[in-house]
Amino acid sequence: MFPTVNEQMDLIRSGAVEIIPEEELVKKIEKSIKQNKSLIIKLGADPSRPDLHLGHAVVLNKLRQFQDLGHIATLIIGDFTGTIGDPTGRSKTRPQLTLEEARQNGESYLEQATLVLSKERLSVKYNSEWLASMNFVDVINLAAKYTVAQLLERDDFSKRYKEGTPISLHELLYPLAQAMDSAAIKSDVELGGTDQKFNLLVGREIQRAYNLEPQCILTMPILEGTDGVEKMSKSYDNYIGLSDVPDNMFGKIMSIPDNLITRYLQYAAFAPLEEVLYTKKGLDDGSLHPRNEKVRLAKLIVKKYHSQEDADKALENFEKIFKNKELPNEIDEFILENEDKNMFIQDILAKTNLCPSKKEAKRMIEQGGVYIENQKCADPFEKIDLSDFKIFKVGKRKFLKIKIQ
RNA sequence: GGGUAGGUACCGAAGCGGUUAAACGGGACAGACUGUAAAUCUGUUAGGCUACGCCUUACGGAGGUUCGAAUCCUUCCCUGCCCA
Repeated sequence: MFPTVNEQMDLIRSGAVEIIPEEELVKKIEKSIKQNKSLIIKLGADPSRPDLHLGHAVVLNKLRQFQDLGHIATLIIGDFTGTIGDPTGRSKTRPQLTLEEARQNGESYLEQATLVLSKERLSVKYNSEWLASMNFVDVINLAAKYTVAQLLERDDFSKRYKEGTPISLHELLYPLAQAMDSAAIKSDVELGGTDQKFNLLVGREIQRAYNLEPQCILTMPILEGTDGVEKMSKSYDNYIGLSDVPDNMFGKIMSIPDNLITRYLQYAAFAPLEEVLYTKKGLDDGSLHPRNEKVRLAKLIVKKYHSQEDADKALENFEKIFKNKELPNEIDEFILENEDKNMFIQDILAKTNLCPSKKEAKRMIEQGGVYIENQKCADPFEKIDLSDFKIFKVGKRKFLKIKIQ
């Protein structure tokens, strides 16, 4: 039924940063084979940010591997923790959600996650199920199981503490809430990025405190965003969304720095290790060209989340627009209704949302970033006949056919 | 409860009565270049106005002093640190 221990461990280890403790995981797997019982593999999902990107996919893919090995993936949607939000208001990355919103986001999360995960052997739980019913006594009891010193071991807590940046009390409780999830579902393994290591370890402690067998933890690397420096994250706006349209996904991948190619190949495209090493060697000794490798990478990833056809088309469009400076094959149409036929160009740009404001539109024109029917536009106050569709190009990659009716 | 330091644009951070829509850095955007939406270089980075000038908002909130305030005063809110 299950692959052998060694086969399982080989796959599990690949790409993982740490498995803590590895011997314990081996034992769990042995036991699982002997009893013919799947392990429960936990992954926490944060519903405050419903848009998944390639960074999330690193861990999701590892979870998928566990599924393929016959284990059960349990996705915990943090709907309850999402409602607590961040009362200091300092961080916009954690908006306060209602339970309703958190659930909706959870749905959307799930939809995207199943681009990577199999729908078989997938269990989804909302943590409000057990957290919402805890009363103050329960919380106190939970809190009593952990110390301040232990919590301050966490990097960002101790850093903020030393720097004197605020730490709200509830933030300290977050790791405990997350750990409760592990206790509630009796997880055998919890996955997360390396930045989650602390939280994952707290899960072990809390499970132990509730007389449960502690989970093993497995951490995956944090994927850098398109800037090549910061971790991929929506708040840095350096992310490649799993549901980005093919052209965008392709373009964004082409914009990563060259030195990130092999890393993306391994963690975003999940290419086999031999292929990764081969590419790395080729890039290092110059026998492979970075641009070509990036194109290959981009196609692989677009294919994974869309299709081969989309990948081919995306490449075609990319070459057209950026290499040959031509227009893309398909351009969206926009019909302005009941508008003055003598609008200034800057007004048209603002009206169609090609630019956020008229000022911005004016600037864009003055900087030479606006073309109409391949004709550079020099005057923001020019008037133009739009009784038929005309193709607007704004900046590097915004195209729109506009007509006034 | 007492003391003290702060809250500035997307972020970090200057300015401490007027040429300050606010230095500088990052980010973002545009242009040139290119192997790409890489790198590098240059520029732009509140909104509105048939406009190379005018108007409206903006320096935690609300008032006040002044011809004039992000800069001074009052008060409120928020945060750090120290003492209790």
